[in-house]
Amino acid sequence: MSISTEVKLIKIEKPIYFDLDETLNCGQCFRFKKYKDDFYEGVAKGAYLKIGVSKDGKYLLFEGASQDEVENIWLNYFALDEDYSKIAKNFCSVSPIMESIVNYAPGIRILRQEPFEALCSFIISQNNNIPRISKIIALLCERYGEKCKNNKDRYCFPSVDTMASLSEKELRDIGCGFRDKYLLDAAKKLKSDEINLEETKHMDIQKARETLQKIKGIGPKVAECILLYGMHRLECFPYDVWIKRAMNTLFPGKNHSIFGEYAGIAQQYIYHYSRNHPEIFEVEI
DNA sequence: GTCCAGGATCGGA
DNA sequence: TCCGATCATGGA
Repeated sequence: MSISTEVKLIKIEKPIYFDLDETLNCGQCFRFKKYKDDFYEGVAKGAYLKIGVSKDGKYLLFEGASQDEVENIWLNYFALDEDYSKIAKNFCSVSPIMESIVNYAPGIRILRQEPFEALCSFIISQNNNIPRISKIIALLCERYGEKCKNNKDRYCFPSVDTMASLSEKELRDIGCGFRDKYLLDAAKKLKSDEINLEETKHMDIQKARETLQKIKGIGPKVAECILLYGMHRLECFPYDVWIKRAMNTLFPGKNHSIFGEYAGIAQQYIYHYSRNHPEIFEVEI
């Protein structure tokens, strides 16, 4: 009698406006890594997942996930329930430049990440680079996260209570530098319910921004990232150095209001395009 | 050795 | 209110 090694795959029809590489490598998340055979692996909401695309490009393949997890976690996480075709086309009508920006990576989607993980991730992101942000978060999870329910070799992002119990030294030891105090301040304010992320998620947007900025280490840009990536407030438009340069260069005299209620999605197209076309910012002499 | 990284904070003008 | 120095850390 042999043990079955058959891998269970769940297939879902892949929308046209969705691409794994573009979505997972556009700077919005830090925990999905390329796995062998062109699959990505990652963890969210307590569950581990390997995800890839069929060779004909027609199907998304969910490996290591139950039907229940796909329906209740992953379709939501990858925002596969949203219709991006209309949104993307509207952006294309803004200007020819915007059309080429969207067409460079039309498969980007804004993920629905967990609020606390997004909050910590973007506190860690300040004055930092993406490979190092990813490394710090990976160590946080390995050392202080619970094991995934469906994979005992992978770890969830730490809970608020666990984060609040850590010492500055423990956080320094995983490389988070001066941000240790910021993470502890955040965990403390959430644990005491001085700030409630579920309430913040549904607040008036300006009130939500102000609430998040009560936490040390969260300024305007980080708050905007938390709202966009962790609370799915798609009108939020984080202004980092790349976006500032891109707006000045490509949309002079304009601001993000030209992109309407889904400006945050436009921001992601622009950010990704700018990172991969730095030559557009070279000064002509 | 210097510079930079999906910034925010602090003190002094 | 605004501006510059400073904050850990590692890779280029």
